[in-house]
Amino acid sequence: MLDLGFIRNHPELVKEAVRLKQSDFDVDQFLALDRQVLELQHQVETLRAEQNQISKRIGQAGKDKELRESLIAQGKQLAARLKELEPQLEALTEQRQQLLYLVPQIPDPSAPVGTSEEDNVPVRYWGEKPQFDFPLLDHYTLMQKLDLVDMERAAKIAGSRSYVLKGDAARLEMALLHFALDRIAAKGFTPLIVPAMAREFCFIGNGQFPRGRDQVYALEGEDTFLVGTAEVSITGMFKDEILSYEELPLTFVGFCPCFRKEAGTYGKDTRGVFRVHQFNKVEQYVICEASHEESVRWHEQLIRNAEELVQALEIPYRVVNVCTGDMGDGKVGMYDLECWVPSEGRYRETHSCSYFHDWQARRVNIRYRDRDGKVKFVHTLNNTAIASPRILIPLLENHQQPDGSVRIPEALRPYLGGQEVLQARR
RNA sequence: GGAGGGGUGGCAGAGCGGUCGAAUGCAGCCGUCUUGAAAACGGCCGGGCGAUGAGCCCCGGGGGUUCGAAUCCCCCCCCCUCCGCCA
Repeated sequence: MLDLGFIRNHPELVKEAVRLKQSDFDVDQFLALDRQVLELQHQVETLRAEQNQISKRIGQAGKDKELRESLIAQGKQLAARLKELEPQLEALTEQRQQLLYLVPQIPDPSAPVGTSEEDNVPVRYWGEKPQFDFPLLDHYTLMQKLDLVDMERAAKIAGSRSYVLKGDAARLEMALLHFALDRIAAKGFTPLIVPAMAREFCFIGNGQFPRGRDQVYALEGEDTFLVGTAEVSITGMFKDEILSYEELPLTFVGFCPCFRKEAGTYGKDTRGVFRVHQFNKVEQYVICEASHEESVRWHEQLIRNAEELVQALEIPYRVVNVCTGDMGDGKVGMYDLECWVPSEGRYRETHSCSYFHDWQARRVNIRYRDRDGKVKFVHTLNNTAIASPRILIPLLENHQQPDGSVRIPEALRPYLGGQEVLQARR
């Protein structure tokens, strides 16, 4: 969400953002509505001022019956008039608010301009792609051979895009999550395990609603929904709070199960566990002071943190600077970390690192008092630490060996009781 | 799920339906005094819209009664205590 005043004063900048983000937001229509609201608001406030005056005088009138009655009569008139106008004002204001939620954030000038992920710009590569002198297997085949997954029975209980992780895969996933949580916590981030179900305001807050509502599972008969990322819950944690600059930055590494409908992806990534309805994720989250430099510093830090994890897992990857058309409404800038998937011969997204300036903070009303005592909206950022089972894909494929086993990277072994390879059970 | 109690400014805690955006205490800020600090004293001290003005709005959220609601009524949410259920 952008500041109303900013939109009024810089409509051209907003229009440019709309174009860059490929949004359909109509700035002129919005401003016209805004003028209507202002006009009506002025009328209503004038009436209320009169009403307040009269009420006050009624209170002061004491035993003067005649005066009282004439004032009460006037008050009644004003009340009647207000009863007409107030609902109108309320409706218009609500309409404006709903539109306000759709205004895109202004992307940073450093973000590549583009319309789809084709236009994302690689900024660096790490690791050497493995050369296989044997027929390489894709992750799903590997998992089947090693008896790590049961898709048929998963479908039986939960339908498509479900999975049962089995045997060493179950242990591996726990190990990965634990590993990621530990490593990021060691950097001073506070570990959190947050609710996977959250109220609507949390989703409005992080920007999931209203636009991505169709991707979210609603719980029947309740005002709660299943989160698609811990980001939603963590954003909601600080709703309506005014923090002190002294407690900033707040850095968290949060875990929770994540749920996504994946509506509109039928037929896409159907093999294996790449795109599933439920997964587990450890997420990095930062709340910092409202400074662009500070945001950018943390953005770089978060992506480096993720890179360290992937490096420790010995998976080749690249980082791409996500283009304006692919980054989503709320973001100022975004990196994706993409891991090398040998069976597909391409890099696939496993991590997503974004900064929002105060776009999210405005939506949930998270503020802080700066050194001068001024109240400002905070800046928020987030990045994946580890999302599983997706990370299993590059992990298993890159480390597969000629005999069909999979080497476990050293960094993970302490979490697996020292185990060095995944092998088919005899 | 059942019974009871409660949600007011950073915290604590008042608040007969009118002069309450709200007493008081603590914390915080500024000043006086002091070599300095503490104490004492004086002042300031919630947030939003708006131009640092006028005015308007906010006492968990939403409705209602009333000329007028923090105060009365209804619904919901959350917290606490007890009971039930339960990993």
